[in-house]
Amino acid sequence: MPELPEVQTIIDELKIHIQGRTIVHIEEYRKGTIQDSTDADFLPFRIKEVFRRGKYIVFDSDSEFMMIIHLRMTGKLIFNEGERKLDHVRAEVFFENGNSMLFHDVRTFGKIYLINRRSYDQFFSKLGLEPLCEECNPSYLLKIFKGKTAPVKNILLQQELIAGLGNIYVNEILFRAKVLPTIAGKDITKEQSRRIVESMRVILKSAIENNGTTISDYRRVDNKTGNFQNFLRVYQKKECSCGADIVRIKQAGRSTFYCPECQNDKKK
DNA sequence: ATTGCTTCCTGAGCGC
DNA sequence: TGCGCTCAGGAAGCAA
Repeated sequence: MPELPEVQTIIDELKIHIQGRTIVHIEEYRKGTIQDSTDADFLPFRIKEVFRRGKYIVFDSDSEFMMIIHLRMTGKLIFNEGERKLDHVRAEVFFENGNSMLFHDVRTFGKIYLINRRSYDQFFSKLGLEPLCEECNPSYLLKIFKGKTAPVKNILLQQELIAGLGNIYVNEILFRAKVLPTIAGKDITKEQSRRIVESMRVILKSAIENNGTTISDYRRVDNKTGNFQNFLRVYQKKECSCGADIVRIKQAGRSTFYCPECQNDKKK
């Protein structure tokens, strides 16, 4: 499941393949994969730049159009298919040099959006701060936690507040910050929110350096795996390094893992 | 306004 | 071998 570090890794590798390429045709193999809100033919589409916003991959062109991809749970981008034809290819983007990029997605939640540049701001209007930006600091967190009865974990997962965190990294961030995921937002202290920000930055940067976390579905471009799974401390773990059993619960429909010893301020 | 549940989807893993 | 069940979860939509 690609979160910010995985999407960033994919973008860095994408650049090698699409630098200077022009899209001449897009084929949709599964209805609903492509959401086209443009009012004209956007082809040919010369790719000028690729960048990340939250978990979205944005392809900018030198025309009035943009292409945006969200991989959701199981989306992958593949340039070299290899010998055997793949199942679950939902769309294919063809370039002027005869090459193509496959959009592969088993669970079909992923989408390719085609938009006019003038609706860019509107497209991302509900997206929160980038977690690695200057403004995403302890006082911003205190502001979004204020008055909330929802648990801190659920708040950190809300893309309209902070854009890019998913289940794996929120679990890991709260472990490193020594904060219980079940604490209500309103009860998070200044000190705890300082630790959450520090952990968020350290963990995301380290995960990017390690090309993301490959647990089950996430793959880099061309199916390569990431390495950050080797550094996970609580996600899908049974025992903490302190010796305590990791507790597993469900929050907002997703698995939460935490260490009841290390993440409990009141103990010790 | 906030919160929490349901939905979309399919393959993997498990018990029998 | 195969059936039925549960689980994985990002984000939209909806109900309370």
